[in-house]
Amino acid sequence: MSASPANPVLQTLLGRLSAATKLPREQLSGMLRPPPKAEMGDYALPCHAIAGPRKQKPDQAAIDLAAELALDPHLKPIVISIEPAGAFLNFRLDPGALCAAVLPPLRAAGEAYGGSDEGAGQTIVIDYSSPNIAKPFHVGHLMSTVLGASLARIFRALGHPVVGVNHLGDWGTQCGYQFLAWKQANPSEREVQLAARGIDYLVDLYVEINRPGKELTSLKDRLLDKNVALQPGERVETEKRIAELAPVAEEIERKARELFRKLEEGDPDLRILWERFRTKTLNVLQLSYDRLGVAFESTAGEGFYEPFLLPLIEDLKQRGILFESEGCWVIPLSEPREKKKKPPFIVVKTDGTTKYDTRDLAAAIYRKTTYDFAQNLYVVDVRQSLHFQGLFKALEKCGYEWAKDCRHVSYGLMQIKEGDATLPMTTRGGRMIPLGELLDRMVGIVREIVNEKNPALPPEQKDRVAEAVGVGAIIFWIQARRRSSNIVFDWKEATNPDGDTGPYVQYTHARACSILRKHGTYIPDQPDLTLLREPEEAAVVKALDEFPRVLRAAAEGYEPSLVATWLVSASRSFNDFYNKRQVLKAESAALRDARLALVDAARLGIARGLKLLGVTAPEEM
RNA sequence: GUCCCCGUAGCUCAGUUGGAUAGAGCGCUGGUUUCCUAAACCGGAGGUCGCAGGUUCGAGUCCUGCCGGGGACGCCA
Repeated sequence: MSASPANPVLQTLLGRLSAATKLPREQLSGMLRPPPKAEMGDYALPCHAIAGPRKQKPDQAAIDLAAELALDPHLKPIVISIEPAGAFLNFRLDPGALCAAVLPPLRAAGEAYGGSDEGAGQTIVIDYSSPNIAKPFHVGHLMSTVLGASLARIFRALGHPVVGVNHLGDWGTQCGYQFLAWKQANPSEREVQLAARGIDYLVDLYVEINRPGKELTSLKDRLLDKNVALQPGERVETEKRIAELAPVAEEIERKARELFRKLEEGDPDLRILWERFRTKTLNVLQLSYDRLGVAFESTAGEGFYEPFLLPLIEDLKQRGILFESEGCWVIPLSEPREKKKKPPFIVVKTDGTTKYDTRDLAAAIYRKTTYDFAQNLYVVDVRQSLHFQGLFKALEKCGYEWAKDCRHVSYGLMQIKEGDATLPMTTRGGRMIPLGELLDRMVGIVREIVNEKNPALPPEQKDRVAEAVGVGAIIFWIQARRRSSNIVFDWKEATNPDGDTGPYVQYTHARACSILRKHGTYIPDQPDLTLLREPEEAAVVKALDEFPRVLRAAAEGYEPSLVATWLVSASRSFNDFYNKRQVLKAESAALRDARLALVDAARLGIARGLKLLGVTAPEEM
């Protein structure tokens, strides 16, 4: 998977280096890198590893190797200079040769640039987005949705069959609460409300039924929190309120659990109600998915696996994998001699119902048997890393050798900056911002920028641009840093048109498109690319040439941010070129044609990168 | 208490399997438009890479310890 593709010029260079040093091409390919400063050359080879076998000091090895390579006739047409610099050997490639080697295949590949079929036959299952049923789709689900969708596109670009699964949280005790609230509502009133307000009504019901429980927890927390100094009277009041609430909350919980148990047992009325809520939710979610450009191959949620649970539990019991512990049926995860005790994997709770652990176990097995995946990925935030460790360990204990192919692709938490405050987006406390609200607000801000920057654009096109840039800004922002870091979403920064942002890259793309549009007529298929000799031209070509390697690294590390980082640096190279060199008014028609080909390639490469991240690339903005 | 992640410029972050004098953007500041979109480009100021040891020709990168921030830790999902 790590065979890094290289252009013909680089291939030749690597081949000759391999012949001269007797080192394998792959090793040299890993060693060859851009020097710290562009003035030093295009590529640098550290000679420490080469010096050893030659029984030389690295500095001397660099000098000798330079002299040796200078005589190589194969290198003459493609290399301008080979200079030893201390322990390093710096190569300057012929810019024309480089451009002529890189641009034609890139333009021929077009939309498929950087891709391959190396993943053919290796199916990747990606579990992502996975919101809960009858709850609003909020910002917390955005990270998983955006990252998962990008990974799906990246793996597809490399030829992997991909199954994107939206593992809906549509099963569990929460369903019981939902049913209870519904049953307690006025029968005619609730139908009217559901028809009129849809999912919003379900959310209200859920919040209402949970109110006593929520209040109880927060009061208890307050009593226990050493940081909160309570007045003596306040303490008594709080305890009194807790005494009032406790029985109410317990009664609600008891009933809710009972209803969920009935659902699991197959109660037909509850199944119908469940299906109604589920469909209602999916329809609303689809609006958000459409805006984000996300589509799933499967929406098999937790409820989907219900029929598999009992047989699975029976099977595990028979095979002696399940043990009784504190009234639950569990898969123990600690080794007998281990001192540090890991919590077990709970398959059946004391009340006889299953947990999400049980459903995850069944889902993993289902995915293996149905899709025969090479990799099974879970794009879920970092707080669940222990859960997934447990899940994978449990699969191992069940004897599935493919447990090693399962991976938790975790990411940090997201917070939102509002003025001077930074709001956490945990379920408790922080207000959850509905996704639609976030997107609308961004689009609104961008719409004003469009008005200011490009007032001549027709109104309906302004709307399209605002949608593409506003939504794109959020999607790009999320993916512009490594997964592991906690993200602080800053409205001002994300919409700032200056900076390392989605709008910056989109603007670069629009500029490239603009040149081609102004040129109008066709771009010659085979311009003389050896005319491209300026450093700014070579810089753009080198950036474009890196893309295939970036794509592979992004797939291997499950790290779409590599694509985002690449986009920014490629855009910077292009903008530098744009500012310094004229295309349409180039010194000669032949040079103009060559530069047009360069612009065309840059346009394709940038659009390709943006598309992989789920960001649309408007041709005008 | 145990385990996981993070700590790089005032802020947000890059930094390739260890390689040359640690890089961007924002913000601050100076400049570039008779020229293809100035949502751009070029320059300046700004650093004890959390701290201390260790490994080696070489450490922001690997190891150990400590400090600081975040997260998780059996019947919620």
